[in-house]
Amino acid sequence: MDAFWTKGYEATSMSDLCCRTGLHKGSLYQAFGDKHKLFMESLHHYADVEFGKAAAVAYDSESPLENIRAMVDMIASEAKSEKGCMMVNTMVELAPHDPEVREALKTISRKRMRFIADMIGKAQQAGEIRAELAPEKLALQLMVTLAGSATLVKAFMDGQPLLDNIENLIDSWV
Amino acid sequence: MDAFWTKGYEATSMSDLCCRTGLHKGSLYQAFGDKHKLFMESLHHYADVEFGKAAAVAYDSESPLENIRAMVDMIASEAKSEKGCMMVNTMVELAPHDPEVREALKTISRKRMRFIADMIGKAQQAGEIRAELAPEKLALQLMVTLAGSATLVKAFMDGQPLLDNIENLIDSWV
DNA sequence: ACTATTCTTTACTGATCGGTCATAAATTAG
DNA sequence: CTAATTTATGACCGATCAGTAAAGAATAGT
Repeated sequence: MDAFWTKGYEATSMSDLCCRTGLHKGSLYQAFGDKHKLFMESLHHYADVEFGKAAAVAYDSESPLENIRAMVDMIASEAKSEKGCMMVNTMVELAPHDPEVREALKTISRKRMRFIADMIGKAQQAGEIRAELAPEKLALQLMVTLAGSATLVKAFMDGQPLLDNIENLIDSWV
Repeated sequence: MDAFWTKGYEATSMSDLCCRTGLHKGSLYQAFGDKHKLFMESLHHYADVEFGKAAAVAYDSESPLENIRAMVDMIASEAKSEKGCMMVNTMVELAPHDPEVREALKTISRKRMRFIADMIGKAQQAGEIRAELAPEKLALQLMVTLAGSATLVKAFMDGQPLLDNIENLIDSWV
């Protein structure tokens, strides 16, 4: 998974995957079928792990808003390395030309967005976020900002201004 | 250029480039040296054209804010196709592993960000954007949002909600 | 202990990759 | 019109690609 995450699909060869996994070529093919299936497996694994980590911190505090902040910090700190976010990387590299990948990304992203919108709704009920803002719109705003941050951090921005920008966004909701 | 834009660097073969350009293999190599140099040339060409188009609409109106909206609409409409934005695509695919590309992207992005910040500053002087917001921060916010939009549009979002989101962002500045 | 079966390893395939180079065509010079 | 020089062409190169299949090692069944 790490190889795909770091280098992307096309740039990762089966030899790379053998080195990373320690397994030999035949074993990989016997276990996964082909490169594409192995990639799909990796993508789903990544999504599950990341969603799990995000959900794990999302109930730490009594305050829904604090939970949102914790979750966003978690995601942002994951994505602030040069590896970025594997979902974002895959959207850019494969989604336009690979229907199976696009469907998977759509499903995963919608799930994550529902989760965020739900948390925002709770924060509104708790009076921590202004109630006149639609949770779905704020969730989209957050997803866009996270995706953009994961992109820009790779090329020309320090992580800190991007993190500040995310904080500012959430602050603007209260 | 179009091939790199659509498919990315690794997924575009020299044969593809021959088909697209009509030129034959040897001619391409004689003219550009190698694939990487040809890509750099394409990237700079893309950046020049896009910046030119953005700058062209940036003085259409008397109102700086209207000019910002026009420019953003222009960028967003370019990037709302499945091709996305070539700069964003390149940041994701190549920037982490290719110092030359990263430097080029950094230079181009900073230039664009200075341009946007400058426009925001003018809009503030004209009283169209709240003056207490730092132009550089707003410019970053906009770049992040544009980059995120160009990513998400490829995988799971219709273009319209993303365009609305961008409009909302600018509205929040006034 | 012996056979049957599963898993592991690696040599191999055809295709395609980026890149080169000798030749052919075209252009220019005299 | 011919010779020299530039430009266009595609056959060709070694390397590497994703993927296969046969041989070898380990495990399980009886």
